Amino acid sequence: MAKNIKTRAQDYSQWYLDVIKAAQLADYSPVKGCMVIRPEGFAIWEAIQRDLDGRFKETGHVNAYFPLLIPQSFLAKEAQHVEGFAMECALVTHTRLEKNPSGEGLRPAPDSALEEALVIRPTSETIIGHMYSEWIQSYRDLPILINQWANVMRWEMRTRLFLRTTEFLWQEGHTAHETEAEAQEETLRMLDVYAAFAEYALALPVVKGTKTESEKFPGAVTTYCIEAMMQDGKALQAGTSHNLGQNFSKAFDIKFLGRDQKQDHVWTTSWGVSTRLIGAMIMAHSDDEGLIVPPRVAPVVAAIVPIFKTDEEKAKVRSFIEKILMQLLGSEEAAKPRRTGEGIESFFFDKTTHQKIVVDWRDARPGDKQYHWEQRGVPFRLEVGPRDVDGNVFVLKRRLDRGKEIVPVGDASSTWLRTKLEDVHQAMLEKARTLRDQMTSTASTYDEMKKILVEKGGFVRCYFNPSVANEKKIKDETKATVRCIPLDQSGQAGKDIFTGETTSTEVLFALAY
RNA sequence: CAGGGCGUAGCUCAGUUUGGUAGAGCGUCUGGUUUGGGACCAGAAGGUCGCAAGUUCAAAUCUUGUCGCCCUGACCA
Repeated sequence: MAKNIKTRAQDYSQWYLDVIKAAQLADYSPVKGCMVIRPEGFAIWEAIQRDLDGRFKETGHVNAYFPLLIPQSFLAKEAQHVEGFAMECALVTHTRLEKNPSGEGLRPAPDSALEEALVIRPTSETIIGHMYSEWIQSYRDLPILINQWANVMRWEMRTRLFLRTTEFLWQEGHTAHETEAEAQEETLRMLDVYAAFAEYALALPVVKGTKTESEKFPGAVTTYCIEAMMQDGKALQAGTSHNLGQNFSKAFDIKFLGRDQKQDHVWTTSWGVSTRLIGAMIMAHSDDEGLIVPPRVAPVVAAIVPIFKTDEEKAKVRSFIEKILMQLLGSEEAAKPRRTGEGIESFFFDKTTHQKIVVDWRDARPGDKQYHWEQRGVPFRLEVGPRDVDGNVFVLKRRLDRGKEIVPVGDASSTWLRTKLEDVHQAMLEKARTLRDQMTSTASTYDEMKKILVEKGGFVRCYFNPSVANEKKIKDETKATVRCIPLDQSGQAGKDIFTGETTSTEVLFALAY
């Protein structure tokens, strides 16, 4: 058993932090609430970016970049928006430091105070809205379909690695359309992109739905979301897509001349996912031994661990491994190992995804190496020792179920490994689906729901006609919130769990991250 | 912001109740034996006990102040 990781049963929260630490995904920064994303973690983010970015471009979007700093006054232009974000904005107020009169340390130079403070973006609707108002004149300029990969800052009271940090990385898509219907179509299209991506890349099944009035994005007409279920029975919002209506176009005066020769405000959307996805991935899949990375975003798909005692054995094992590499990678790639640290050789298994196979030649004991790659969640380990060379086989160890099998060396090929990775992906998706389904209950009374929330957790599906007041009462009593109104509705009527009145709206309640 | 915990070697922590030479394990370095799931033996290096003030012959330990971090909650992607 892993000696540096608490078990999920012992302390789920500590387990989560231990897994991140053991896999070296992230570290705390000297600034409270901020996170250093280490190479192992960032490589996963890059894989997420690569896949998603392709999907954005596939659906006609282009990337651009808008600045970090936003005039403070911009935030105030949309009433709901300022309400939602004012409490967590970091401000830039000076442009220069100078020596303290006391001689010790520095202070903001008083004469460098900005006339208007600048907000470090918590999200970019305002500045992008401002630019769109300059760029859009006519229906011929529409739609505008822009995405940006950026960092944002929200001064949250309490932070948690990947799930909620003061600064985080994300992508935010911002589109402007001629008609309400087009904007709605775009909002749903991107929700679908997110849901498909979550399943395809992260093996994360999600529930698509809309947010209630009290949970929606400040400034949105409708917020759609994908909700995922974690192993401890808590829900996690994994992505959002907002139909912003004309709220921002009116606030920022984004007008165009329509086909009817009349001025009208554009219809906008925005949508985003963040590094929180890495948190979702960890909590959905990993086990008490550490991280488990879904194959399609795994920076390293297989680690080869040589086993030898003497120099002769090492030479023998090495040439055998070279043979395996030739079969897995082709002769060209197998001939150019890259050094990635003390004694670790790396090769591209897939040049388009930058996924690697590594050979761990470090001067360490085999057991240490096994734990090393296991805790980093690498899908497969290939163990190659003198006995295997003699038998013309190698030992394949699966991270997901920690099982192993003896593989005849002739079987190894690029296709063979791809199939293996695909199997793991399917198994992970299936496992996560089973968990989600098993953690989804239905309740017909409030008492029943409370019982489920306390004893089992997970999603509770029930009839409920959302209202800000009643949601608050339920939250105060149970800590549970309406995660979403699933798009998938039965259409039948039932008794509202809270008021007893008849309603046809079914919702999912859950405790959430 | 409230509640709880913590700050001592690179890391994890003991020592603080009852003041008296700065400790352990892990890691690191040296040598040797080892190596198919976290090795063993021998030796060595390594600390302004978060910071500041106070009490005292004497402070990691007591007092006051202060800074910071983690966990739980309110707030939120």
